[in-house]
Amino acid sequence: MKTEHRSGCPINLSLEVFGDRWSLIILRDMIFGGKRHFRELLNGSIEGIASNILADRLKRLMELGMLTKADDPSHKQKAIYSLTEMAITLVPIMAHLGAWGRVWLPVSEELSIRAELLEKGGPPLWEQFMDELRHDHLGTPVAAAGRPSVRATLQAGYEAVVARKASSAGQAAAS
Amino acid sequence: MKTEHRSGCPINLSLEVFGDRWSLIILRDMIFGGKRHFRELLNGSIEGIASNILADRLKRLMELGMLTKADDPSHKQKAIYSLTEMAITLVPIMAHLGAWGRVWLPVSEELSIRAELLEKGGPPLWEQFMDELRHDHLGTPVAAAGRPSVRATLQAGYEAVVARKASSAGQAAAS
DNA sequence: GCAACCGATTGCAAAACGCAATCAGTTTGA
DNA sequence: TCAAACTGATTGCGTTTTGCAATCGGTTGC
Repeated sequence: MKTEHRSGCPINLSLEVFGDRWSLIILRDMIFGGKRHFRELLNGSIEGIASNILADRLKRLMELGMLTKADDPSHKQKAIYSLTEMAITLVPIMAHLGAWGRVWLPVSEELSIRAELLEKGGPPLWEQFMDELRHDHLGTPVAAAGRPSVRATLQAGYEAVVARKASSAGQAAAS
Repeated sequence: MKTEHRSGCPINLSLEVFGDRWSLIILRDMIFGGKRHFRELLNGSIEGIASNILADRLKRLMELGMLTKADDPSHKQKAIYSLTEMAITLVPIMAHLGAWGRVWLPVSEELSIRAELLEKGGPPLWEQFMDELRHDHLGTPVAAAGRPSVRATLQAGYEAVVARKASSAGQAAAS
């Protein structure tokens, strides 16, 4: 574990945790994509991470206290990666980052719909989502009280965009 | 200019902008430290950036639209770097990043007092600070209406911590 | 049994990084 | 006037990180 820091500045220390090209991508896929296994992360992310980089980052994120690893009871070889509270509290930062990117960068519609919904939901939605993550990753009991899960809402929004795009593409092809 | 992106995901695109060890540090020093010149950034940051890396990142941040460069009228050789609106709107992200780091990482008191004040001030303080930055970097007229500047508040907070630390260190030495 | 899948590991080339020295032009101060 | 200090960089060079492809031993489903 690296214990030497460039400085005690909070922003610098945060950068030392996820100031690289892949760590936050992995956390994004775990948080918003529900990925828990090595292969899911390897094949599931659009950006195409290499397996050695993924293994290195998972190890590093565990050393930093952002992830934990456990055996999957259903498969002797499978490992389940879980978010810690430290990682779950990144949700507001992810939301802001997504909102900023939507304004200033050439985002694609399909991939930014989740960021848009997260932005519109605001802090109350983030809190509910973090509770759902705590339930899934930490085993915390959650009082979701009949509300539709944020995960389902985000997923439905994504599928709506994809369906609309497919529809308009079909129209374009038919004309 | 790099025009090839790994994906159109807002978080990924944001990472492509400042997902490295130095870009955000430079922006931090410009935003919170008021650094505008090459040498200020080179010698002023605690982390100690190398001059070739600094030159490369300044160039890159300009290409990305985060910074602009202008001649300093007072010195034929001096260049003044300015934040664009794109960079100024990073303030809320910086605030969240600092707040997260204060909770989870081994921050030092002197260097995190600004993050703490920013966190306590909340979005209204961030907005005022962004207005001050717009005034300084974009020439926008600002209606600060007698309020003390956020920059002054942050600076005063920092000096108070340093003074208190020096005092207790003196007491320790005298005992 | 055997193909597909599991979480990695290894080898290797390319790119990025970090450091120190250096550059030419500008300003400062004695 | 003239040297020293300072301006924003640039170059060379060795180390580290990255990205890609192939591979590993073990497990599971059929």
